[in-house]
Amino acid sequence: MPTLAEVAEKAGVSIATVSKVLSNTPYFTEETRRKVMSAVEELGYLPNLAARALSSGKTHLIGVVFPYVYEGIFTDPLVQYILEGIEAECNARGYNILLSTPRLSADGPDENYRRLLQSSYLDGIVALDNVPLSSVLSPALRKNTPAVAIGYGDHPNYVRSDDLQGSTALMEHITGLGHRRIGILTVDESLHYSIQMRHLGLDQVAEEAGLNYVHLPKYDRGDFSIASGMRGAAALLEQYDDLTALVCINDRMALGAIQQVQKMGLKVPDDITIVGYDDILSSQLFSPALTTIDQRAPELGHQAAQMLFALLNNENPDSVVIPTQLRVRESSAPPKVSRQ
Amino acid sequence: MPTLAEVAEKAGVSIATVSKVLSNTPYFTEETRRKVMSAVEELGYLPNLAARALSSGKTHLIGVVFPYVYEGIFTDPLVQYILEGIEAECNARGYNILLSTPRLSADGPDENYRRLLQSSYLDGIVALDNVPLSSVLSPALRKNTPAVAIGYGDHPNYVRSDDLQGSTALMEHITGLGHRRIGILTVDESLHYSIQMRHLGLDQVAEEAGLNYVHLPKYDRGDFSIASGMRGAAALLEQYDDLTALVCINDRMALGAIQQVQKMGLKVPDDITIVGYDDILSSQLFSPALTTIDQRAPELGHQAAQMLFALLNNENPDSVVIPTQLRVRESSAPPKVSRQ
DNA sequence: GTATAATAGTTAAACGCTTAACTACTATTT
DNA sequence: AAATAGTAGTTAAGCGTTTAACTATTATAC
Repeated sequence: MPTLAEVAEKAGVSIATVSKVLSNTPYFTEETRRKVMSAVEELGYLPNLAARALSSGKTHLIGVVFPYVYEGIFTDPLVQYILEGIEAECNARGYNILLSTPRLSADGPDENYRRLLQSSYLDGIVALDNVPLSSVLSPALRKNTPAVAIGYGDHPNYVRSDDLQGSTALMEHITGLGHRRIGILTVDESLHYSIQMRHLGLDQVAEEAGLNYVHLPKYDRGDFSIASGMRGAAALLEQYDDLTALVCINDRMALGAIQQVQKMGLKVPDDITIVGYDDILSSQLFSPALTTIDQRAPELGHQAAQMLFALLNNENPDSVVIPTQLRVRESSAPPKVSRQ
Repeated sequence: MPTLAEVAEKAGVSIATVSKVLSNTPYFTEETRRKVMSAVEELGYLPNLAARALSSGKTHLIGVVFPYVYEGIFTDPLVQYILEGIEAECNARGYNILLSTPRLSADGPDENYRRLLQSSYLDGIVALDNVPLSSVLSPALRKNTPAVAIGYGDHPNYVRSDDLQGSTALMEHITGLGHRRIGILTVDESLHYSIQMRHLGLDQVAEEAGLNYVHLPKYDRGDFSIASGMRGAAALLEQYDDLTALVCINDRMALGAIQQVQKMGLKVPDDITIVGYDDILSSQLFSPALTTIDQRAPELGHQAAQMLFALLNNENPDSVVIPTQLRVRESSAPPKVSRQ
């Protein structure tokens, strides 16, 4: 690979001149610029990024961090859309993405990840930060690497989906339809801040409707999977056969729940209303189409990346909370018999 | 950030000693090793990767390249699963992933990508290489960067899904059920080698069944999307109302086709058989569940990454072709009236 | 006609690491 | 006793950039 030195020799100037011409420093004659550029052209010179990184401290590399807390992280629709949004921004600005998926434990992210952060390899970081277990951003903060959190992690710059507003809208839709015998299918909330927020929304609306959230039938041993949605629906309906609605913490569990209740001979929404959260592709295709919350995940990625570039630009961007959108489809309807 | 020099000073040895102890070079006393390690510990030393890269030429960075040929690349299930497989391998070996999504045009991938390749930033590359338009790997080959292609691109080291075998199995399933009036929903094959292979398989089986593939009703202006599947099914059935089966080049188009024919008052599979290719999540959930081909995409990623690490190890791995699996579900059945 | 400013380019240090080449001492072989 | 091999560590060059500090020339001001 040609180096600056070779270009300089060919152009008959010094190394520094080549470097400066390439970075558009003023005070060079057109003649010199031309000589340099044609030498660059002829040799096909491209800068060695490692050398540039070492010398300038800038790598043009953005770390995109998705903590690996469960299997199949890249099949998580949230992750997909966020990645999509970040990629678009980075590509437009000539930055590359370093994808990191640290394993998390109670004493923090794994060694490989910590090494990466300290390595001076990353100009900035966008991290999904929703796990109370441990933050992937605190090491970055310590090193003063510009970083944006997506989620509820404790970080000055963040982008969040408004889970409280989303779950509130979802639950209001359910209570508004007249449901009072409501089951909740969810996961252990200690795993996820955003799940905690969703629970909070459900709780508040339930209380407003005169229901005691704590005493609502609940299955909270789900793991986001379709299978766990099936298990949860089976468990709940066995114990409480008068439920008229199941509120699920995500779409996959809702789709599992629908399949399960159909298997049990119930019709959705005629016999029972089922709603989810996320608005994944399958939810629109499924029959009945699922009533759910669209959290506009691509926007999360976009805004996070924009915020990061603002930080790199020494600006002072405001954190963002992105509102969600209720998608009412076929899986929700008023209860057959109101038990108001 | 602490450097080798600071560690060396603290440990009372030379920089070289620290470097060598850390890389497990032989010939040091336990005493020296201990002194070095405790200094490293105390200072929290972590190597500067840029410096290491410049000096040694090794970055521990693997480029994962997905050419951006259509919107929503990360929502492509193939991409997701491949990424998942690669990530698992890389993480296990302490390598990081640099995700690159070059824009492709007839005169090759974009400048940003070429710069990346030449930058000495990547120890190796795994690239999705299925686009005849231009190869993302030829620049890598020129620079002698170890690389593995996933797909049919012209590259010595590759991992492929056996599209020929898959499409053959799919078409044999259809003809075996007795279908003869078969419509094809597909995309422009000049865009994708793997699509060409799938067409070839359909062609061969059609001929064996005494059908002339070229004259089979065809809609080839699809773009993989659900919407284009709907359009295609509508167009085809309007012109040929006696079709008993629709073979779709991917699942999303198949799901669109099913929705369209249902909207037209037809039942699947009673009135018409519809099959897809990919086995995405929605295909199992959809009602009727879709008969399709599982190309075992996670395996593609796994094998590709393993092959790359073998190359980095100076081994001489064999290229791999991964067989697919036919998943017979509810959307296919014998034709109502055989027109044999 | 100087002093000052603007223009045009060079020199050389620095970034933090790896590693070949070297020194120095001890143990073993012949 | 000399030669060889093994052990333990150091010195210093080199990787390819960036950039502060410097030199040299030309234009402008007073």
